[in-house]
Amino acid sequence: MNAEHKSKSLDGESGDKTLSGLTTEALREAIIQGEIPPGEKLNEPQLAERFQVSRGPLREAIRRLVGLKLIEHVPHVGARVVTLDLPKVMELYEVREALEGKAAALAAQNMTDEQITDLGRLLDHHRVHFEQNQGEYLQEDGDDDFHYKIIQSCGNALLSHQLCHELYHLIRMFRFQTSRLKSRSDHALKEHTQLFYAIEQRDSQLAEILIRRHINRAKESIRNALLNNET
Amino acid sequence: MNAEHKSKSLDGESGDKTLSGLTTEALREAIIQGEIPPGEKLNEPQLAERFQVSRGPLREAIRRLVGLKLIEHVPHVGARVVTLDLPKVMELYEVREALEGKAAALAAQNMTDEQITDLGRLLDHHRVHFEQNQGEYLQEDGDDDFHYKIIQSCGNALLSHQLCHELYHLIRMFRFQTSRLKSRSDHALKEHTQLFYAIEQRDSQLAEILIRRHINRAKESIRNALLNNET
DNA sequence: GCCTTTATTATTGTCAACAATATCAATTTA
DNA sequence: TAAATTGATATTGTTGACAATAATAAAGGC
Repeated sequence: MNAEHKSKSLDGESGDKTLSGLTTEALREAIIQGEIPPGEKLNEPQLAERFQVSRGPLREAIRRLVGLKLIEHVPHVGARVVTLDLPKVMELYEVREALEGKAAALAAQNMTDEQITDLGRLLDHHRVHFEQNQGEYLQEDGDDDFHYKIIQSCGNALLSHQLCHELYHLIRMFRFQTSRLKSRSDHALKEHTQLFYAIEQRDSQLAEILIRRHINRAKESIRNALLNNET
Repeated sequence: MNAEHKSKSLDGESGDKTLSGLTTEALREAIIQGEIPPGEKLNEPQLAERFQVSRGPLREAIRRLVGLKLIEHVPHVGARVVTLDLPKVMELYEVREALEGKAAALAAQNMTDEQITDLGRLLDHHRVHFEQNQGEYLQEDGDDDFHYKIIQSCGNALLSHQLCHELYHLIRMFRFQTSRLKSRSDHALKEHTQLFYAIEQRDSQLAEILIRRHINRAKESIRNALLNNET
């Protein structure tokens, strides 16, 4: 087991020191960061050797990543890393819109005052970074991601799990392979600020509308960028 | 492998004749139908004997059902069937509301005329049953479930998968253990009819609103029923 | 009698070998 | 020469045994 833990463990399994658990994380990161490219067939003996485990825990890790939709498995044929083409990314953003809409609505109802203050502080931090770095939006992973913080505080564990443990890794994978795309820095900060005010005022309908528009705009921006890059 | 295939395979794995696949289905049904009760600790050697497979495929099946949220797994301790208490069911219905709202909106845009005609036929079938059976709503599983049919036709495969392959089994499990609760027969048929018209008219916003209200009412009805049954 | 510590047992996690299936390469046929 | 068939190889699926950990039972101390 020589794989290194490269990022914060975001999947609630940080206590899992079994080989299967550690292999799951290492394989997940290798996929997200493109070390194992999209579409690639997963060869069990090779991967087991790479991660220095036997095929048992490696198979368990693969099964677990099938559950996260990072891997597709065909009986008797084997497992393959998913490919995130434009149609799939569009689907992903549609699901995200629905779930994050609900999450924001619930967050506006359920977040504690302290959590809201924390969120405001994070937003301030992003604003300072934006101003000091020639308009570059600070896109952070995990605990310091604006969306993530809202989702984690929405008060619906199943919803948080769907977004943060199942879809989030797909989003990370997509971000990694499209890191050259310019993000909507100027708009993102404004929209996050609007959203923050809605949550602060406990206006759950407005919070839902705002975040859904925000994600829809991101979706359209991605669509345009990918279509333009294809021509 | 003596387990019998008791219901239509709803999870797109009907071609999976591996022991792991067959065990997954058998174990899933045993959980949904309460043969293995909520909260129960899963004992690998016993279950392997029960399903007449070795522990390997049984462990794979457990992992796969962890991905469907029917089982919770703790490293080194083991796996346990989830319990669906009131708070969790409420969470489940909130997630369902968000996803089915989006699915209905997409269905109103994307369903073919033929699919809409089929949906209307299913609704007629349910209406006839309602009238001939003293107001009892026909609650069917799988392909003949009204909601399921809309979701399957919404045109977003990821969304369909989330609802039909991940959350649907939890809902089935809940329905099974609460089968004595009276369903909202009279209202359900009316609301389904309203929803059908919205989709037929391609009014995606109305479709979303209607199905979200419908699911929210079901959620409140469940809350009341469970709270009354507790007193 | 209750609490703590130690020992035993059972279960979970892993490994390596064998069985089953798909894929690839070589040969044959049209 | 291309397509079909056959055989060999590699990979996936499964099994049973061993290792590691947790749970349970027994022993000791207050």
